[in-house]
Amino acid sequence: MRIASVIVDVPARQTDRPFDYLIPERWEDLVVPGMRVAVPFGPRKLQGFVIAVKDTVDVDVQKIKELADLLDVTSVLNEELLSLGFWLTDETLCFTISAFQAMLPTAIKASYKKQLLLKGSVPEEVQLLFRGKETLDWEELEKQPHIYKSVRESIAAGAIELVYKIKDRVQKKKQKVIRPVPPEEELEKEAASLRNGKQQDVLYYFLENYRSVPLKELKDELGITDGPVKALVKKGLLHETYVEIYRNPYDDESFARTKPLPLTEEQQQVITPILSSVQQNRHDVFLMYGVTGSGKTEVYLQSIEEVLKQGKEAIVLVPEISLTPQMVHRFKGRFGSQVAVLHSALSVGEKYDEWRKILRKEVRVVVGARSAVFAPFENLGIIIIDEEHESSYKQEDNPRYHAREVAVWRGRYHNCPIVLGSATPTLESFARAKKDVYQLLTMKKRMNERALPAVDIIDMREELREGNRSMFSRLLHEKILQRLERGEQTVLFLNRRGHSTFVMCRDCGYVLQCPHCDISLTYHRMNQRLKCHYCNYEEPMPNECPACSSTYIRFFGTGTQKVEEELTRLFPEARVIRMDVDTTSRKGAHEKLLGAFGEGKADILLGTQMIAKGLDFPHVTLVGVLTADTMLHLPDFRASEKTYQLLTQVSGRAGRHHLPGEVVIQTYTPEHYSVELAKQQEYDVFFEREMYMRKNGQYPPYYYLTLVTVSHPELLKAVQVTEKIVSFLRQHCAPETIILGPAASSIPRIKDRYRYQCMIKYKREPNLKHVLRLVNEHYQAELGKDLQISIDFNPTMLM
DNA sequence: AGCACGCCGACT
DNA sequence: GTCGGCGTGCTC
Repeated sequence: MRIASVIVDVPARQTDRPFDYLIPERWEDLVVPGMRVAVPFGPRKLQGFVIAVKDTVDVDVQKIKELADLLDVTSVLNEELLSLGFWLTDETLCFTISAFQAMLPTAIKASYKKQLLLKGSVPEEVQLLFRGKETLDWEELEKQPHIYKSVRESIAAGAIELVYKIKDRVQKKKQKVIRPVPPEEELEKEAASLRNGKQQDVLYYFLENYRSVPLKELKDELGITDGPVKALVKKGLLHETYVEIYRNPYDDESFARTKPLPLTEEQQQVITPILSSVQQNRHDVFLMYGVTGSGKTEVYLQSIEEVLKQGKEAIVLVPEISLTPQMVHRFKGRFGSQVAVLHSALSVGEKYDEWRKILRKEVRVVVGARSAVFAPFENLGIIIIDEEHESSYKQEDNPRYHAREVAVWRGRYHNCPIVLGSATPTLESFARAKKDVYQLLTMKKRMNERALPAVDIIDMREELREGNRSMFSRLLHEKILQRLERGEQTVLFLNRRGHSTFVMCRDCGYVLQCPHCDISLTYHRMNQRLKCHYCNYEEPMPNECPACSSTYIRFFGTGTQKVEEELTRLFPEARVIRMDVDTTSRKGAHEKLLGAFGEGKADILLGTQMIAKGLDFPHVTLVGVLTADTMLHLPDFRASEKTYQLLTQVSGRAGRHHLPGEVVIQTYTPEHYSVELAKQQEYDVFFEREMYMRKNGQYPPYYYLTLVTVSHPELLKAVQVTEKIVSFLRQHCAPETIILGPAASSIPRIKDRYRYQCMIKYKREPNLKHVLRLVNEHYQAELGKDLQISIDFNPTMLM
């Protein structure tokens, strides 16, 4: 008797454990760990993952049911990924099923469908519902609630069966192919016996190309419809089958192949230890600290080349790949069709196909965003994380993992190096490098000895004092004019974080807020409505203040739209491209806008965060930062670090080619060290300075943080539970550990649930995970589903 | 998460 | 008496 231990697709505390199923004899040799199966679970049928195959059961054998179906031919989670999944579960306190699903493409996630199957005689009204068919979707029945009862009776009587269908979200893409059936001589005879016509054309085509041909190709080639082909299939002369094909988001042909470039002395010094680590199968973690334009990518490329030479595979993580088509170009250019790309802008189906290429070992390099760190390679030779400091490497919902930590785990498993690259490393990583936990590799020189752009910092308070109320300083205004005259391009960067386009009454100061979340509503010009970013609540923009009936109610905040208006007012002749959530939500919009700018179809590119990275346009000679310090004042201990990173990165966009670049940074706090040091590009000084602040504030990297957020529809309950958790933690943590709270979360209410939090700061707390797991289980049992406890280790957002 | 089971109030 | 409200507990 063989038993499969299965994790079922129910993300809930009570079902977060394996369930045993009997493997029917006919499948005994087929079921392997990591395979998806369909299992009966209570009255339902669900998807599940086999985690082990064994001979004994822990529960009463009477209770054991059989597997209902096998959903894969081979396993989708190999041994490594299974144990990585368990590690993730443990590390982030998520459900095992959530960890498994995070490692796989969404296409593979099951969608469930309930269907009624007609088996016997039923009342006429029910019969009618089936409209002569054998099956009926459950949703159809729900539209007719009055028949519900008699359907239930029919189910009880066995005249109707209730079946649960499990489907993948996306089907494999199939293509119809046609092949000739008889041998060539016979086919020739058949062709000759036909009278002249389309069918004869088809057969002659196959005589010339005696092989399988996609139907589409056949139709295009001969200029026919499928009529004649179908007729020949019917006669038995041709055979039609379906073969699986890949959606191909990138046309590999279009990438001109590149050769390795000669390395500079610095690059050579940096790559040597990486190559020896690759050759000797050592698990080293390298922090490659290289200023913008120092040629990090070429080092990545040549390291990967060595990895491929060793017969191994490589993963490259990039922050948000759709923003850097240039990056895809460089990898596809060097390694051609050996590269799979896992783009966030790809459709679910396209991602699925790229992932299957990896599974089938048809590619050996993956370039992708965060989740690409789970690429199912079995012989990994290196993992590279570009722009290591990017916050998008941390997943913000369960499992709350950081791609860096996963990469290190996999590196240890495969005995291969990890390379973290950045011009502005996180303090955590740089501190680890200084303590020799990571190996520091430094590149200080820009390629071709290009000078850093000249940076001007403008004090906007000064501007205001001197009567300039515009959002453009006089210097920036003047420099934009210059560029327009010279036909050069400008990039304007609006740091929108911390700003929101909220609506306020200018008479009484009333701010419109979401009725379900304690947060201001955001004005959307598109449809003249107010929207909540957290729960999608919407209402029309009022004409008068709900509090004092004044008509002087306006939206505030500097959105990109508002800047665009001012730009067109100040520079009516300038052609402006605006990039923000509104203009880039459509698929491919990013590439289109950037492409247009690159071709010189606009003079000014205006955008938020999303334009800060990876842009490389030769004609950009001016970069303007409209508001450098908006996020400096957010309640976030990383505010200075983020400001420094952002300013450095934005400045790096100017003058990357022959033309010299200039940068204008507008700010209300020019004296702040993160602004000043970004101007001078003094990372080391910034690091020391910021480390000092962190030490004083008892923040990372001196302390670890864990954030526990409790939410409940009743304010009092939320506070009480948080209070209890705090005192429980105080009892079970080391005396040096600091436990803050209960405090209202920075957004105290979302979707009618009150949120309270508790922050744990600690240096060493080996038991913390266990203690928090107890907390979670205890309160879940006590208060049920009204209560939610979310635990975030090393949170990046303190909200 | 679903879904059944079960125990109470408002109706033909 | 019964229909249906949702609190409770289980799913191999």
